[in-house]
Amino acid sequence: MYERKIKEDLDCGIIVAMKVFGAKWKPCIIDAISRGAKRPSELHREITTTSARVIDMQLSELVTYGVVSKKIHQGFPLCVEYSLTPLGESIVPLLAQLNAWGLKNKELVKKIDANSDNNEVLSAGKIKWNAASTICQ
Amino acid sequence: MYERKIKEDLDCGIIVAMKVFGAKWKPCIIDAISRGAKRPSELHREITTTSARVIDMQLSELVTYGVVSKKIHQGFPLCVEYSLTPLGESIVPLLAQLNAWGLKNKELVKKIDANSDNNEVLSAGKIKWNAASTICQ
DNA sequence: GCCGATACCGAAAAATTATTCGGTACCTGA
DNA sequence: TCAGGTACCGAATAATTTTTCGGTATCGGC
Repeated sequence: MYERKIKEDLDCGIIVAMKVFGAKWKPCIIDAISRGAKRPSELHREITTTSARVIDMQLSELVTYGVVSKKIHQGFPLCVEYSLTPLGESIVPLLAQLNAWGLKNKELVKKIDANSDNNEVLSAGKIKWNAASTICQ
Repeated sequence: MYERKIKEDLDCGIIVAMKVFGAKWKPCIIDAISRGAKRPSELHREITTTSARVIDMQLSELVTYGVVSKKIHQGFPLCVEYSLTPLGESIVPLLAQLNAWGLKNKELVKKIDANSDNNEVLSAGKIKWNAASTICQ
């Protein structure tokens, strides 16, 4: 018999950070806005690797968490603009660092991914009593 | 009719970074190892908010990506030690920053979470033509 | 009233991740 | 050979996130 329901520890900073901007496309959205894309239609055009719906949804979560703010311009044509709040701005440098790390190591990651496609799981965790990883003594 | 299968852009540094250490418990594991927990049993004792199986699995992925290395000490009792590789070490400062950001803003996040529990979704994204967020002009 | 432009949303389905449960393997000493 | 300690794994299931598809709503003209 199962029980339990997630249990997130909101006193762990990393979990908090991930919750706020750790979703699949949120970093991209924050980045795009920080680079000047303001309107939904612009964002949809910039980020083509996912659907408009996804962007809308994650955008509204970002608004909820106060990372971006939304301005509605009455008039014609209907126009909405998003921009980073101070909280959102404070995320940009972190994103830049994550990005830098990823760029530096992407070739490695690609190579590893390619490998595990061929050789099944490669079982990097199993103790193999012959030919193991690094057996001491 | 659906089609498609994920499409990840491994040229985006952020996506690469998230792929390598963005899972729910990987940051905790990396952190725990960096603070000196070496053996699986120690990790299981340190990280109590998830099961041993999860730790084992994510640990072996970390090994696959070369973030941590594994040493098997033959002898009694059976003993295994994990430690961070240089690649793993390079992640620690990033984690520290994410953590710092999260700690700084956790109260805010908690408050927002509490709110959306009460007031349903709060619809932070919907255009409400009366009482909207920030209507210009 | 209907159209095109812009922005948004609901619900179902698919993909992905996280968890649980129930084992297997190795070693040593009783 | 069996128990006790340590480390690991496979397969089912649950939970969560991402995607798709098919609408709705406002505005200003035609």
